[in-house]
Amino acid sequence: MPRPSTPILSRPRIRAAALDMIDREGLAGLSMRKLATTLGVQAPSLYTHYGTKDELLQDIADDIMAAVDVSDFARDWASGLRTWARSYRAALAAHPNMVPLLATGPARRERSLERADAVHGGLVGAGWPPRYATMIGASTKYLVLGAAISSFSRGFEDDVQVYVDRYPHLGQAHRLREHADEIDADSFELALDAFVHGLTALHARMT
Amino acid sequence: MPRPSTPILSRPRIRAAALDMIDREGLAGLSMRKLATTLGVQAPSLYTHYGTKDELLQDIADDIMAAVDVSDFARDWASGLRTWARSYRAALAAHPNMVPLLATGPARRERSLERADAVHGGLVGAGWPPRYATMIGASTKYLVLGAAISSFSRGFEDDVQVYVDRYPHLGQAHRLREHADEIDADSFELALDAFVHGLTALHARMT
DNA sequence: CCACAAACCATACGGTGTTAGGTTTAGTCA
DNA sequence: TGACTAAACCTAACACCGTATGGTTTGTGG
Repeated sequence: MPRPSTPILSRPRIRAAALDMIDREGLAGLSMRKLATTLGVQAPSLYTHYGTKDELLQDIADDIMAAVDVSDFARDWASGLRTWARSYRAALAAHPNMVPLLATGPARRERSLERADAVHGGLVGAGWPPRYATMIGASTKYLVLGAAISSFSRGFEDDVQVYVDRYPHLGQAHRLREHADEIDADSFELALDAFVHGLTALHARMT
Repeated sequence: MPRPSTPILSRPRIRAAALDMIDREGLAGLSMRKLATTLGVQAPSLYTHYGTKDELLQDIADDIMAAVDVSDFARDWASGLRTWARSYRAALAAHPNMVPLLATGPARRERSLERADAVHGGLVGAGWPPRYATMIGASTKYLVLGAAISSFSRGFEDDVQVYVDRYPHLGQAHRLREHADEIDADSFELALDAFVHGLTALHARMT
């Protein structure tokens, strides 16, 4: 069946199917052959649309990162930082299996630089020295990526019960799993809050 | 050459060679066959000593994490937190290519729980409510992992020059690369400082 | 001294991403 | 309208991967 009347594949359709497969079966669960099969096609056909598996993955990463919101830097730097961090985290949390790739990868140039520029500009515009703006941007990213990757790599504490009496301070650890998402969210908010508070104090000292 | 007089392989020797290969060629650059070749052996022979590639990697991860220092919680919670965070980060920075695995993986039970217990116990002992101790531990880990994985995934801003005039606030970005390590270190210190400061204020408010 | 277990080997299975080259169809331009 | 090109699929195959199987030799404990 070479060259069908109406095309079976398209980049968006491939992306959607791939992301769906990743969400359901994990990053390692995506193979070009399996993906092709779910699309009713043979594996090499995919290479008509994407030159490489990695190119496909980066494109998906771009899609996900599009939800990150840097608009609040127009208000004030602290709001901007909070909104950026939260929407960033939310974007990652929406597709946990993509987090290792999103955290690791170079991120695509165009959009990602646009955002970096907005963050940096917002901070500098609020009176932060450029060097600090850079560091604050980096630090915030650390927090978001760390939070995302930590919650991604959870799911090993199933049998913590065993260690309860050996490690007394972890006695409640077996409850962690049930409330994991909640604790993650709260921890992130605590960290963000403490961080922004610390920065606010520093900002006051500097101006 | 079956069964040599003196064994060629041993778990430590395999680990050392594997880590070396990872350090030099990246995580994806390690294959059982290549590893075997550098050890002067055929690939399946490795399976006499390690049942699985993953088992080998986890063992290497354990080695690396052994350098993390939680002893300063004996002094006070803030010192403990700082020393923990710094030594943790240093351990990851020593083997950047292992970071994705270290950040993602479950970490081995025994040692890792020991450390978690020390952290949690140190914080609770200093008057933090258990719930906060959990969140602070988690947040600190976020910061460390985020910092490690961010600096790992650098090395894409080679051609940022192109965007200089399009994104005015990033005009200095091309200098980022030269000072990348320094900026990373400073950003981490800034974040840790702001975070601990914020926590100290909270701690004062709570007691 | 003999049996057994340990440590190596060669071979092979099922998977991966990807390339090469073929075939049919859709769209373009004379 | 008809020829040509380029796009979108195909089959086959390459070079890798982790690992299972089963064989052979050698050191070691009874």
